[in-house]
Amino acid sequence: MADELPKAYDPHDVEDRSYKKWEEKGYFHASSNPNKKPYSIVIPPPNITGILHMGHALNDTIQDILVRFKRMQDFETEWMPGTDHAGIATQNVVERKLAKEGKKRHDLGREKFVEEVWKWREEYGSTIIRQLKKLGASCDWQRTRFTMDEGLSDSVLEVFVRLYEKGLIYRGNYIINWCPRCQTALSDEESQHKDLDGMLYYIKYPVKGPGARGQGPDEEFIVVATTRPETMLGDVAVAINPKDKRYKGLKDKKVILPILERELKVIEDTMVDLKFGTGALKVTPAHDPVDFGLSLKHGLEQINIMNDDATINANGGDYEGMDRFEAREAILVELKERGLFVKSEAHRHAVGHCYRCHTVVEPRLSPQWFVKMKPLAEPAIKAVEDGRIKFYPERWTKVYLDWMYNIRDWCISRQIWWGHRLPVYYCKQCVAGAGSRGQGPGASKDDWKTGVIVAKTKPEKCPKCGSTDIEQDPDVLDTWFSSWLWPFSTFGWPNKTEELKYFYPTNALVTAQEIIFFWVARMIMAGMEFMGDIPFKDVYIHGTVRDITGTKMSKSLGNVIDPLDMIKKYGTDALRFSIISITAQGQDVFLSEGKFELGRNFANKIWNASRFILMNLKPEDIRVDLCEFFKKEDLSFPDRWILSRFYSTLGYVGKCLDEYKFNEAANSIYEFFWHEFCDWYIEMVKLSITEKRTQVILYKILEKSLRMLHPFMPFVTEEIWQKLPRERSGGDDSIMVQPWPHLQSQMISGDTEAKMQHMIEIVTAIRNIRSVWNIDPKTTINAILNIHKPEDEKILSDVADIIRKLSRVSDIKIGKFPKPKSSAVSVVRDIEVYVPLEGLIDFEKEKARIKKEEARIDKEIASITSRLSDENFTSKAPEEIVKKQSDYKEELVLQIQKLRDNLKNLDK
RNA sequence: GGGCACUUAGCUCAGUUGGUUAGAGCGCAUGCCUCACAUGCAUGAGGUCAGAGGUUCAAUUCCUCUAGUGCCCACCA
Repeated sequence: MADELPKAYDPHDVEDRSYKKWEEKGYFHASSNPNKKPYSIVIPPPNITGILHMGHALNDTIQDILVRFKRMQDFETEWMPGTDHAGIATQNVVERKLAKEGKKRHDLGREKFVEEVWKWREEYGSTIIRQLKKLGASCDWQRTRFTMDEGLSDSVLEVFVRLYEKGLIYRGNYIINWCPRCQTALSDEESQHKDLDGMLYYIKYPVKGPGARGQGPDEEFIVVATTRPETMLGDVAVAINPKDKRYKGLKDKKVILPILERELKVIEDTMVDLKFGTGALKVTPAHDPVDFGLSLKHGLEQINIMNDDATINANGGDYEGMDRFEAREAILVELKERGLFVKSEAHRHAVGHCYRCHTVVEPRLSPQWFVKMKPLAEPAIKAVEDGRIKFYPERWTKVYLDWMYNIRDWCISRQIWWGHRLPVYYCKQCVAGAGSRGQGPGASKDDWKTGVIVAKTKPEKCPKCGSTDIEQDPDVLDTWFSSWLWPFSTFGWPNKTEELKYFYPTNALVTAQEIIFFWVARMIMAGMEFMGDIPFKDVYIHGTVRDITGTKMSKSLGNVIDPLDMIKKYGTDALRFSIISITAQGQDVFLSEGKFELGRNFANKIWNASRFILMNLKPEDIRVDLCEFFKKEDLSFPDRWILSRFYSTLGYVGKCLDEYKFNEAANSIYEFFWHEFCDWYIEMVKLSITEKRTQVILYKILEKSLRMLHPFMPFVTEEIWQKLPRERSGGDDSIMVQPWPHLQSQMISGDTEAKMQHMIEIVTAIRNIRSVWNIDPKTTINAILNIHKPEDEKILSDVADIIRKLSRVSDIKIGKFPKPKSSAVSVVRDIEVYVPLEGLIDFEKEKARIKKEEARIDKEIASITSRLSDENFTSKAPEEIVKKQSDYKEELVLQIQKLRDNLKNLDK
């Protein structure tokens, strides 16, 4: 007898134990092993403020399946984990924590504050990493990286300096997205557009000159339309389209800005839309990107009217100090009082929101640092166009390329304290000497560089003037400016390390679509620029996890299903298997708690089937080589069938995993293991369970199935595998380092599979009769199989006992027999199944049943007949299709004849 | 405004390069505590594959249009 499994399956009992063991044995760690091929993937570094959610559970399960699969295929498998420092998010978290203590970051000062963040990070920043272990993630924890680590920080500085020296980093005064709550600039990607129902306000601006406001009854106005009336405080002009006949002659006049009574120019520009609003555009260069462009073109002043927190500044006259939205209302009131308000109409438009705190973003003129993206994009575009990098599903290729073709410069400076500080230093003396020239794009080309020193470390003195009065730029870099280096900075770049050489380029990147622009595209650009090579070969984009109503799961909506709760309730394997099996490639996932029962039930099934096999296994019988055994032994028909089905499944699973079709892989294993192995094979061989051939096949199929299942359900497979008798001694004692089963194609037989299908249909037919006639399972029945092909007799006689057992028939006759009196009839292909039911049969009921069947077949015959009589079909369709059709028709005709005969003879 | 997906059983979804009788899980009905498993076993009911047109011998599958749903991108103030 082999070891026994406990009767009840308790997932939690096995999880921690196995994980600890794997980790201790060092199975997760990979080194630059020259005798093996590398397979590496890097984790999409989760934000350190984050906790594990279903999106991670899906993402990391997929990666773990890939990694475990490749590891079993004898690759040197590196899965690099880590976290990013999430500048804005983390700073917000720590600021909130300080606020509870009644403190603000400015009370602490920069240095102390950053210390606080580090302290927070020590305490909470690795929560998500610990949670990953609960998922069973087989990451190489020894290499865990953090974007603020010394090595990674060094690569950030290196990259900044290189790009600066190449002329790809510049500082300039441009319109950027400003979050008034976080009080920092954001990149375009960090400003998320959301459609809002707003208003479009029509406002009169008086035209200066005779008849202008206050000058008499015939005062003249120009009406402008705006969604943000408060920005009028920064207006410097009114723009019209030169083709607009309505405003002819207005060009040479001046307009008075109400409230501030500033004189505004009227400018003409073709980019003004004649159809929008009144065709007159108020120009606010410091608070609108379009207007900013106009100001450069027409040489207009740029007036910033807001403070960092989006209150109105001194340029706003009486409105100074007021919040932007209060100011909007107040200005509208004043305009109405003055009779300058015309009307408002509902207007739906997209408004940018901060991706961290969802505050409405304020477009604002501000001096920031940028990366010139076009030159970086070119090689990254090529790498995808020529197929060196492939997206799965393929449609994301287009999304990526469209964005890359239209790429815009990247604002990388952030006005926060947590992050990599810009390696930019200012010589105060040189800056002072340059006066105000350094500011803005209005200055000549390189003026902004005056006094700017870019270096990895703080220079002792200014290389120009020798002054030691040097200050570092207070800004820090966008978090993505470190994340985009992840595939190589984590392997030690800029040092030419052995592991960098061995593992780069990595093989696959698994991530969600939200992050294609933020991260994937930029990593490709960085890889091409700094490594001269792609960072990964395949990009697999999985779907978004949503709740059952289709909304994205988020904490604020309260619709989250916490993966850790599910693990507690159902077990890790159940969570993994469930989420994988319901996620079709690249499709969004709609989750509800009940869906996890699927995986739990499957894990339970695996457990019980294994327990049954172990209870019956004689370890001394199973030590054989399957290939030899297969050749030599006279295996039974079910044995050959289950081997064929196993290897068919194995081949399909391997193919699916190579193509990133995880759900299909999972579902075919489920189907095989449960509905073929358990429901049929195990049931069939209960009769011969003590025989050696059954022992061998049961054991081999179970053991190999466990290996095939391991990437999906690591814990339950490990636990059972540990209890299996060993075929040989020695070697590593864990399923996770066993080889992936070798595909034995010679054991796959379509013919065997078809024959078994036939037998299954016969058993089902008898069961059906039993069920229809409501016959108690304990009541004995007999069956007669009236066969027409002589070869069927041998095949069916060999499995007669099995048919008897599975259909609970006590006596079975196989051969040419007439229909016995009072029997129920079923036709399975060309075989008639008779079940004599003396005294039990209600002839009318049986007739009705047969008639129903007859009608179904009749309909089918009609449709096939019409197809076959169509000359176009017989001449143009492939021969095999035509033959199949006519064979099938013959079979159906035979069936219907038999049914009719039986119908006639029913009472005899 | 541009782009992408989706619409198949009561529900949630699969469906391999067009090819016999379109599948699963859950739910439902009926019968079973059969000595691995009631987190189970058996049997069954349930579908004009969103609608219209086209290509083809053949369309759930390919193309076009329509309707509905969802997502992404976008400087019409």
